[in-house]
Amino acid sequence: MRTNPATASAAETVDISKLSRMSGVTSRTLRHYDAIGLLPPSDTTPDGRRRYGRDEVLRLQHILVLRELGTPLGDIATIVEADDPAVTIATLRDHLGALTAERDRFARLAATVATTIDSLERGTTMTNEQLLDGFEHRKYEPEARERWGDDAVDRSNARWKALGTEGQQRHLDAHREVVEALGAAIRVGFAPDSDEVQEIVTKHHAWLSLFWTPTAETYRGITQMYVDDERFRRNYDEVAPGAAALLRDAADIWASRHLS
Amino acid sequence: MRTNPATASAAETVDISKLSRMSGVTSRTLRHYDAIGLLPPSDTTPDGRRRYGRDEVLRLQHILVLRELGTPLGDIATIVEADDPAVTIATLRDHLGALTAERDRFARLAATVATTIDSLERGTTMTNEQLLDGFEHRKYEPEARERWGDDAVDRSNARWKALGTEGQQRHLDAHREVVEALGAAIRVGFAPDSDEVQEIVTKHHAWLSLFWTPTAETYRGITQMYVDDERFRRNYDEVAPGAAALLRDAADIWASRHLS
DNA sequence: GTTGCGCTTGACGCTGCGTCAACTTCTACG
DNA sequence: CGTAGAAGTTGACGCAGCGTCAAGCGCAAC
Repeated sequence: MRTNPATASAAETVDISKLSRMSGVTSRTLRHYDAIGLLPPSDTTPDGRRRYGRDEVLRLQHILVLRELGTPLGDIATIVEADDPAVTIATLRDHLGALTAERDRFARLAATVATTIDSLERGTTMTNEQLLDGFEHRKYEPEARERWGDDAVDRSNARWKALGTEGQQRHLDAHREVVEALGAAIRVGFAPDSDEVQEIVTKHHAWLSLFWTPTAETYRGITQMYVDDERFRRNYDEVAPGAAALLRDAADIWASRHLS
Repeated sequence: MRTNPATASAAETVDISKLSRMSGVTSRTLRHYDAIGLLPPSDTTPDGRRRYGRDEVLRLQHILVLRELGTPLGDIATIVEADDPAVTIATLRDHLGALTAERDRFARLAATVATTIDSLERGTTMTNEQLLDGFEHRKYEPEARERWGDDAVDRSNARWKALGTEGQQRHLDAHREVVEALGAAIRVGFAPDSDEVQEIVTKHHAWLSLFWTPTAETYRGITQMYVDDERFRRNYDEVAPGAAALLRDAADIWASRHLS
């Protein structure tokens, strides 16, 4: 046909770099697959070079299809060894749960990180007009210094300034998400110790933690202040009456569980 | 202030198991964080036991918030060392790209695996009424034997039988997805070598590979047959005229790129 | 002869800890 | 007061899937 008999065996096999180029995997990967017994070469030349025949190419195709699905190499070995659809099915089913869990996990992480970044970074193109709205900062500095000491206030201030005026605005927006969630929780009637509300507190604490890490004591203190201080309370209760109190109660429980 | 001088250092510090319980991470993890310099204890007792003070608890809170976001420990170290919002933002931005990519990857994998499993496994509750529709199998066995040899046909048959009649039906359904995608590609006017169509071929090949691994030669052969043989062609062209030809042309290109 | 490409076999690195193993120290109990 | 048990300590290996040197060999072109 296209190969003469004398060179047939050579023509029918490919070397590692050819197979690498054909398949798109590195030669290192092919050696690895040899090392773990997943894909031994069909033959080796006298000087030790790997030669892969047609069967090996097919086997590699099969391996790569499964690898594309995220199947661990050990499972792939099971499947291609067994060469049995029932085994394939069972193995894939096991694997699907892990895949969807990972997908959901990364989706949540990406959403959270995006929100966080957004609140920190997007603001650099905005005006500082509305800095007086929402969760203002410098306004309450004197009280804060009394409550939590100069050190904490100074560090918090430094971070705050580093944000730029617009970044600060975005930070306020992120906070608003928490407030909205609190309002929704009130309307639905969730209790402070419900999973839903505790989840909101987790977000509130995480949000706060990116700039200033509260202790159990100071976290309880600041949420209590949200209730006591009219200027803060408005920011919460304007969404739903009792939001500040709900946050305080929930934060108290949350702090016991996570900060003490 | 609130602690007497004599017991201040002891009262203000916690041991590793206490911190472990407080934070929810294992003591091994805390030792690891010490080992890599991420969270050294504030002090060690004369007999070498780790003691963590208030600052370390706060630092751990910060670390865990970031770890929840999936941030690598190295990046976390950068952030908590710098203690600078600008660094936090830049690091998180870098990380977001990786997170969304991972999310998308797992989403695609999960969808593909789900479809695959579905086509293989869900069918065990169905009738075999419609076995004559779609992509039938045994019907073309004589030709297949001629074209690709008895071995391949026997192995393929074995796998096919192992599916059960209903599993077979589901396999046909999975194939229909490919056909629909081909029809859509035709209506939009994609070329055989376009990324979109090549992607469809990738799926078609993967679908085929789970039961029978084609070579470049046989893959070209079978897609050519989809065009030549009226009984096969109908399955493709009923969705959109020219679908079988498009698949053949695209598969030819695909085979050159991936199978030769 | 020598240069250089492409192959070979080790062997370590990476991520984030889990999991022994061997040992010390503190506390409780009889 | 001796001893067992709980809890701490420091190594050190294991894991998944290769990437990445490092050192060396064979073969072909100049």
